Amino acid sequence: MATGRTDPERRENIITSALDLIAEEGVAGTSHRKVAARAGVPLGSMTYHFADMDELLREAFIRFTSSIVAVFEERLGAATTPGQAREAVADLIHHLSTGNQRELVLTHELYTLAARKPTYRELTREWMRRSRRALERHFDPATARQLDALIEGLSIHRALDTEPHERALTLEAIIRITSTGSGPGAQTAALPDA
Amino acid sequence: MATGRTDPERRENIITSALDLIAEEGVAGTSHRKVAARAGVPLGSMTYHFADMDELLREAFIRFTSSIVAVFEERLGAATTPGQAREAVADLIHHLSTGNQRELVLTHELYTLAARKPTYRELTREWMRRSRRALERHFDPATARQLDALIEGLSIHRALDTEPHERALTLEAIIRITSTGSGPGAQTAALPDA
DNA sequence: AAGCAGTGCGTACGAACGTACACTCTGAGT
DNA sequence: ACTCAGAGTGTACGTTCGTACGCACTGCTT
Repeated sequence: MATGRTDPERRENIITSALDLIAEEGVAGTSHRKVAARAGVPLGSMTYHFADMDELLREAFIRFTSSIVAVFEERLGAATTPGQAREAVADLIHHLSTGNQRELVLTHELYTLAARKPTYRELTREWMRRSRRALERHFDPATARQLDALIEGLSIHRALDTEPHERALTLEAIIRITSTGSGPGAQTAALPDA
Repeated sequence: MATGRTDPERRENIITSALDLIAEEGVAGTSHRKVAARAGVPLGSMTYHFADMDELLREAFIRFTSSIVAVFEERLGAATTPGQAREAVADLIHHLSTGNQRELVLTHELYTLAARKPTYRELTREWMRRSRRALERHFDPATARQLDALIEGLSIHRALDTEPHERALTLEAIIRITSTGSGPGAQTAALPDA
């Protein structure tokens, strides 16, 4: 047992390159050969470091979700009042749906995998769980759940829109969903015509 | 100019088979050969009826979005009061996120394509536009926009959850997002600590 | 100095793909 | 009866892919 030629960063480099490639060309356009070329490693390295393509993809998406959750927790952790928390959520939505949209693209790629393969579905659930936990620092569980879904929908739709909505509208939606009204269920009964 | 062998349903059959295959194996797992086999047509038929793979996919997704919008419009069209409209929205969300989840899977596949190719992005925008128009029969444009995003997020998250939330929670979220409060923007200014 | 264990790589194989294209066959026109 | 335009198909080509596997090379042990 001995080595020295082993480059401990090589594996990490491959994962980074894989994630970049997925963002650019999608999972469908990602192959061992392309990742290897981008990472500057020989093709043989791929199967040496990763049992198969799936392991590489999994590791790449694990890294991706971790980084997203980290931002999420950091921004929400910095907020100390409900108002600040709402502002932080608006920031997160606009951060996700503006610019190069790398995060959005990768999210869709992951969801597409999750829709079919249990492994990725579990990964996505864990992501959702951690997001909600971060939101529960400021809101009750039911509200956190609804808010998390709203963040998802607003991010996706804003990214797709030709005229992305303004921050004011985002904030308005956040305020509405976090307004608990007269208690859980009470509003339902109070509806005039339901 | 003459024929008789021409089967006018053949093209439609191919599209149907393609959509089924995409739902089962994803765009990545869809090939001319597999679609042909499923539709019971020779491989040569594929390039005869469709210029290339992309045209087939596009047609398949056009059909898909049309069918979704149709359900959307039908259910919302049947509602006559805001309360009924809210109920209809809850139904739509639960319809989408329960059962075989074929619609969800196809939606993700489409979004993934849309994230990278303008053609599909436009298709998705058109879908969004029509959904909002249907919602605007019952809600003001800003609310319709927010509600549309909420539907998206709730459907996705509900489908992913190990314990999908109850209808009551869905309805609660819908009620919150459609409660316009004291006028647009007013709530923002009235926030205690923002 | 010689051996050796094990890391890391080059290459080649078989499968699957999209697509081009030469062809067959039909039935209307004469 | 014969022709022929064009609808529809079978096949083959070139490319790309994942992965298996034999080999080279390194640096420790003796």
